[in-house]
This record gives sequence, structure tokens and C-alpha cells, in this order.
Amino acid sequence: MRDTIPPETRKSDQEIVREENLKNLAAQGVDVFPHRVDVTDRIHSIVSRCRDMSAEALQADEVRVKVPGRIVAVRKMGRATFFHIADSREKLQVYIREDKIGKDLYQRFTLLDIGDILSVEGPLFKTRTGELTVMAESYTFLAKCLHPLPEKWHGLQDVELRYRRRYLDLIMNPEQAEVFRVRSTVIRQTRRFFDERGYIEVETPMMQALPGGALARPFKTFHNALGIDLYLRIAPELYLKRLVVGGLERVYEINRSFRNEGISTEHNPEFTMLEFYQAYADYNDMMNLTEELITGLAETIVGKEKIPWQEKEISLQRPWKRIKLLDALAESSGLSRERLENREEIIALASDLAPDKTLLSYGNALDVLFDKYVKPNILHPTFITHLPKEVSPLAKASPENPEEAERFELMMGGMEIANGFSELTDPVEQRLRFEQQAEERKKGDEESHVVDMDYVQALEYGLPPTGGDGIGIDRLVMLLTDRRSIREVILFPLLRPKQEV
RNA sequence: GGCCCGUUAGCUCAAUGGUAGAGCAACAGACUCUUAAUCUGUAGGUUGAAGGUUCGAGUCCUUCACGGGUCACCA
Repeated sequence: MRDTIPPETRKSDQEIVREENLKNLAAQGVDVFPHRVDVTDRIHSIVSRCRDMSAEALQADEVRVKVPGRIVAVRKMGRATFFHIADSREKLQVYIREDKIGKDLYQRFTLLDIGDILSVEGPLFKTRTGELTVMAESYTFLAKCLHPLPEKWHGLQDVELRYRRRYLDLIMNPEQAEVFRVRSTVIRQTRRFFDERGYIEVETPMMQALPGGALARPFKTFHNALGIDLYLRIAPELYLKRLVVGGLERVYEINRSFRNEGISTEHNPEFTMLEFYQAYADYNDMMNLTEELITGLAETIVGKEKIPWQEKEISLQRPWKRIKLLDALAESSGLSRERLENREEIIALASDLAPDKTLLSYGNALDVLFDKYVKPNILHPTFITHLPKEVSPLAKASPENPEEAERFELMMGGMEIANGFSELTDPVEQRLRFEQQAEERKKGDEESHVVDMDYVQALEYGLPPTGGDGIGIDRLVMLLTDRRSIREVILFPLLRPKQEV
């Protein structure tokens, strides 16, 4: 186990030096935890404004700045020092010399360490090598960094430390900070996308007495005053459709759902999902909307129709491929349609592929085959449609084939990104589907859908034909930033807590 | 949960079973346009934890902890 001793009980020599430097600063009358600071500029704005100005122009304009930043590199040469300050985006060089700033302030600067935060005031100039630089005429101490920063050249590499102390990752690895800017852009633009289309954003319960809307195991918790068990939601779906019953014809929600499952490069126990529902629409409309949303995001973030993905390229050129599940299976597994429709044979086949899996229904079995033969090989966005009705208890059956649902899953980069369908609106049918799920549960399938009679009652008041869709935001961000692990796009992914020894 | 890999100085990494090293960072000194600054010198370690084998273990064995990957579970 690493890092088991709390920092306060074991200090490196470097940490002791930093503490001493802080004490010395305080002894010199420096306010080491200042309340307020006047800054007029940011590194980013200075760089973007003045990077391309000539040395002469800078001098003529006498551009003065007062800019805060963290010291990330120091090059001391006797009575003059160059150092770089940085934020999570960019660096800016500062030149400080004893004859400009005075002996006392220059001496005091030796009490500052790499990692400290300060603000620097002075005019901008260009060095001989042409680098934009602040000539420090004064500086203000803003915060002490009591630990040495990771290595300046390689940054912070240790994956575990990067997740546990994400702030260090953000300080040391600007390209990582960029991932989270992209994430913010995805969410902001998604909101705008739906707002522009007459949707309203809503918030529905994350604590639910009956966890429904997906086939998954929930987290359980307890409400003291009511004395009842509650579950963290596995999906907002059933509440959002209640709102459509209530006449909110277009609703969306972006927020966390929670599933009590294994952790992998594509699964975090809490994850951000976008769900949207539109009255008077069906699953085809939802596929179209999904295409529009994602191509729009890619255009903003990547700037083109081909996005880099793990040494390859994903083409987002529309229209995206739409193929029935059984056809996709037939294509890539070599099994004929006849055999694929033979329930017993498929179940037996899937049992061989997934021997640990008990309770194999035909629908589950197709799923096993799909995960094995089709999913890993899908690079470009593809809608897999007409999934088995028995694994789609909330979707309308297909008119052509009552065993299939008017449902799609969007796959790309080997991942499932979206899942949508024509919502089942018939309350009698819905009740029947719930009862079938209850049978599965009795057999021991913990992921079967719970019976939610309150939801059935809502349907009894009339849900118009409605299309619904859920998109995994984390996975979408993975695709748009070319990250292979979901932990790279979640600021604080779930890790097992460290034990104190 | 199975299997594989990793854990060594603050960080990035070395080290045939035989005295634990380097670079960066730190400390002391030189140095007023450097930029992975340079030069000289110094210090820094319970090698993730606990056992075991051995004359001798960072290295081999066992168990455990945490992480990564993969398969399974799981949308």
C-alpha cells in the first residue's frame, strides 16, 4: 500500500524547508494568507493579446499587467531570475532583477518555492529569444505550496495519484485540464441544443422508493424520519415520462444515475446521463436528434467530421448506419437468420460463451452474442435497432415483429453511447410487461425491472406517442477527447479508500 | 470475482540473489536575457505491508493492501 502515513506525521526535508520559508515570510511581515488581491489580468488573456506583438510595439504601448499564477519553473542567475507562472491552461515568463525590484524584495523572493502562488506586476517585454515576459516591478505573495510539485518534465504519471489528487493532475498536466473544459462544453452545448428545440430542463428524484427505468442493480439507502428504504436512481426515465403525461411535451435532464455494478474502463458507479423525451415522436425521430446533437458537439470540439479515436478515426458523416440486431449478428457471427431465431440454440450458444451467466433468456443470450461478435468491432456510429422485446420492458413492440422492440442502441468506438425507443404507452401492456419482469425477478434475476403501479397509473391518464433517449455523457466525452478510460473524464472517479495502517 | 502486470528518494525511472543508483526537485556556493539554464559541492531510502527460503532478498516463495489491464458480472 502506498502513501499510508498521513503527511503530517512524516515530512520530507523539502517539506520542512517550505514550512520554514513560510514562517520566514510571515516573520518579515508578509500576510501569508491574504484576504484579497487586486489583479487586472490573467495569463491566458495576456498571452492571447500580446503574444504576436513585436518587441517595439510592446515597448511603445507600455503594456502593464498585474497577473496571478503558480510558480512552475525557476531559473536563477545570481541577481536576476527568470521564472514561469502558470494556470491550468498556459504559462507566462517573468523576469525579476535585483536592480529593478530592490534588494529586499529580491532577497525575499528566495523564500518562494516552485508551486507557490503569487501575483506579479510590471510591464511586458520580449526577451532576446522573443518570449513574452513580465518585467517584475513588484509581486504579492498569495499562497504557499507546502509540498514539492511532481517532476517538471514528465509531470504526474502515477495514475492512482492522478485520480486521488486530481488537483495535482490539473496543476501538472494542462492537457488533462482541457478534457474537463471539453466536458463542460459538451454539457453547455447540449443544454443549448435542447433549449433551442423547445425542451425544458427538469430535475427528478435521485432518491427513489422504487428504482426503475433501467435493468440494473441499485444502491440502497435509508431515510431516518420516514423510516423507509430508498434507492439511488438507476435512471430518471419513469419520472420524465410522468412529466410528458402531465403535458410537458419535451423534457430533458442531465444528471447522475447510480448503478451498483462492477467498475471498468467504461463503467463508474455514478455516471452522468442525458435523458430526453419528446411527445409526438418515435424512435426514428430520436435517432435523428441523436445524430444532430453528437455531430454538432463534434463540430464544436474537434472541428471536423472525423474524430481521432485510439490510433484510428471515427467518421461522423451522416446518415449513420442503422441495422437490425439480428442482421448485425448474422453479418459478423456468420450465423444464419434461422439459427439466430432458434431460441434454444442461441441460449445454448451463449451459455458456452458466458458459462458464469445463469438465467439466460433469449434476449440476454442475443446480448451475449452481440457483445462478443458485434460491439467490439463497431468503430463508426451505428444504430442497432429492433432489440428483443423481453429485454425492453418499457419500449413499444415493433408492428412487423411483436417479439422485437422499436428500440435502438447507438454504438461507436466499441462502446454503447445511447439507448432510445418508442415509449410503451399502453398501460395494460405495460402492466403485463412489469409482471413478466417480476417473474424473472422471482427466478433470481436482480436486474429485472421492478413493478411500478404508480407509473402504470400515470400511463392510464394518457401518454401520447413519445420517443425517448438516454445518452451517456461520460462516454461521449471519452470519444470527443480520445480517452480510453471513463476515469479520465470523471474528475473524481470512485476508488477504494486507503486504509490507515 | 479469475488471470496478468505494477508498487524503489517529493516526482520520473534504474539496479545477475552479493555495499540501493540516476535525472528533475531540494540544500550550500558561482552566475543580471535564461527557458529541461549552466557549473561546483551536499543531503535525501523501513525498496507498499507481514511472514518465509537463504550465509545473504529490492530481486525467489506465501499471504495481504492499493492501482492498472483483461475476462466475467453489468447497459
